[in-house]
Amino acid sequence: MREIADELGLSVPTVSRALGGYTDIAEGTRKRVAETAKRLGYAPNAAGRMLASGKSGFVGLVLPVGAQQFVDAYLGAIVAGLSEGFSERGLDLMIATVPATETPLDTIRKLIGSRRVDGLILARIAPQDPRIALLREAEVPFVALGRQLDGPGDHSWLDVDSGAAFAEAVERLAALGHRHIGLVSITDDFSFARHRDADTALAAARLGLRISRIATPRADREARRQGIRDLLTAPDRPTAVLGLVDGIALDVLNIAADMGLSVPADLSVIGFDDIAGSGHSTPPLSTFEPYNQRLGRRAAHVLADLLAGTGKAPIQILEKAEFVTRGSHARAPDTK
Amino acid sequence: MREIADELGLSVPTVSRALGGYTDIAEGTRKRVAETAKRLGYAPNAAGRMLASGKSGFVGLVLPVGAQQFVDAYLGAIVAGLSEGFSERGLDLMIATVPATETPLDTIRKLIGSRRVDGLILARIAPQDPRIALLREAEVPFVALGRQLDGPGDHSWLDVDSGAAFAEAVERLAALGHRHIGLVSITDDFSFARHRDADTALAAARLGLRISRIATPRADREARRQGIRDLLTAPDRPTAVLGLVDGIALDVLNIAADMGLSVPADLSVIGFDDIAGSGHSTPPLSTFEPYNQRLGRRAAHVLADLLAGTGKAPIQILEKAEFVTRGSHARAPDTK
DNA sequence: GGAATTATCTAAAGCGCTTTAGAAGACTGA
DNA sequence: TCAGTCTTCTAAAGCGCTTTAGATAATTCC
Repeated sequence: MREIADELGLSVPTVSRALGGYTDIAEGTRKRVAETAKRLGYAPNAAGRMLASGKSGFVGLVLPVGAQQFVDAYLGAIVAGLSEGFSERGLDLMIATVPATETPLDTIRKLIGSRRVDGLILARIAPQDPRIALLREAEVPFVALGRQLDGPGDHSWLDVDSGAAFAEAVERLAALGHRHIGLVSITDDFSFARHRDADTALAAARLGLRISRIATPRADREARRQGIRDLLTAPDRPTAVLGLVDGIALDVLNIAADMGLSVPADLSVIGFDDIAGSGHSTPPLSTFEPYNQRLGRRAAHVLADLLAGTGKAPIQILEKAEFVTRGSHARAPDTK
Repeated sequence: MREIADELGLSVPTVSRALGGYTDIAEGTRKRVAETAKRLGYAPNAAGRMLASGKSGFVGLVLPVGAQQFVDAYLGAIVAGLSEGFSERGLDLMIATVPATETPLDTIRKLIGSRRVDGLILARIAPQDPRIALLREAEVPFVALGRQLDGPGDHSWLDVDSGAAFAEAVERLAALGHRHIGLVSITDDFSFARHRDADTALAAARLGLRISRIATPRADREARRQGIRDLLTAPDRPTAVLGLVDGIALDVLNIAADMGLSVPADLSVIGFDDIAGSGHSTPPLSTFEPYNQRLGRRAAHVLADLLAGTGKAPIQILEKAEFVTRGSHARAPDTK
């Protein structure tokens, strides 16, 4: 910056103000400064700027690394949306990973303690998420992607109402004559799983259907596949199965094929997420599209508003997932 | 930091040196400082530290976002390894995304211009990668994951010798009596694809086998599937198919099943990467395990050495991928 | 025509830390 | 005992930027 100032015979603060777009700089001067900056390939030193302004221009997303977690269609879509939304608002997204020696809480504490980020996005909210408590206490702006179980709270969050989607799936299946529906869930402590479990049960109760729910740890694919096999070999097996996510629904499809069950004639299968592979399975999977990328982009804007000091009241947005009709669900077999 | 100094009646520099582990601080003082720091929940301000020391403590990985790219088993494993390796060396991994309005080169320029990162990891090297040229000129330490096509260059890189793996696959298939092998490749401009193409062709020529290669854009799954269908319906179809990556090999498995071809009796299929799903396909996919996480960890150490000023000569490491024998390959059908 | 106003710039301070140079006190050795 | 030597600390400077207060010159107003 001094280089620019010397070159043009100006003072450093003048250059700073010119680049900052302040009003008390003559238009001509601004132009010359901007031009010189470009010519010299000037990029403001982040540390200097941070130190003086107290802002880093960065927004953090903390990712527990375990390849398992990282490789994930949901997070992929969310990150794409966040990146898009933040760049529209002049912020940069920084994805920090949690080393094996730390907990996510440690990493968040370090990140905000060292002022490396101005705000945070929280993904995969747990029913009682300690990260929310931490950030509220530290008074760091954040936006949660997902709800806690004990009410909306008074922080900003965005979520997809996947419970409603599962209720809709139950209704659709009921309308097609299904009376007994399987639900393949996970035991892990994620809010979304509990919402889907609960709303599925509620809808089934309302319509007088029977639900057979199985749940296994998210990462233990073999246990889950065995559970699905057991579910489908039971004498009174369900005529339709809901997969908590598409990955699970695709497993169901796969296992059904192995067992000689024809989908959708013998068994209906519905998933959730509309991941890349869902349209290409045999048969193509009927599922729900949650528009996660759009959700990420909106979350970015909400956080940007928070950081800009606009929008004081917490923003809480619940979006609807849309049903994607494909070939994996049909009338119940005995009602043909 | 001033707070700590006041609390203990010391000066700020003393506290800094105590926390920095310098030798000219009495052991007792160091202990008291460390303890007070912990008690007050002190985390050094990153900006202050960066400004004074000129080091950010961050290492960057630039990710083009397009959900497509982000969600990827290879990058997942690499990131996990990098994160592990860097945290062992006291560095933090920062993953920056490239907004849709910028090119990766722009993002890299901003990152290094603003001194936000001390060094960079480059993944998915192109045959003539402009990022390498940029970083070499800017004299920013970096480590490439992958080689360029025109020789080893004089920068540090790590790579898996996947060409050798494909040659090995050809040899294994030749030994099983296969004379005609399909290769499903991609048209995209990645070095690894060209290495695999070339070494497959070389091995086949050496052993007198015939190769039928098809290639489609990486992201266009439908075109690829159609290509595979055409390959397998040709009157003189290959008796074995190599998938450039497991995802492609799984597609081959899937399409073969659709067409009523029995794997491995009628058709052998071999992939590369050993992604999570490979062990659970029908039949389980024979493939190569490249140990990408380990590679990422090593790359992190190489870059850490570079940053520490240790290791001056470029480090260039070529690792071997190991064949994983599973159920998708067998003797050629007419040699039973 | 002189005071008040406006437009445009500069000087100085300071953000939180590290580093270099040096001071103070305690110790050593002849 | 006193110069020399450690050991352990502090003072001061400075990293690159932003911000506040103020200076200068040009303009306007009565």
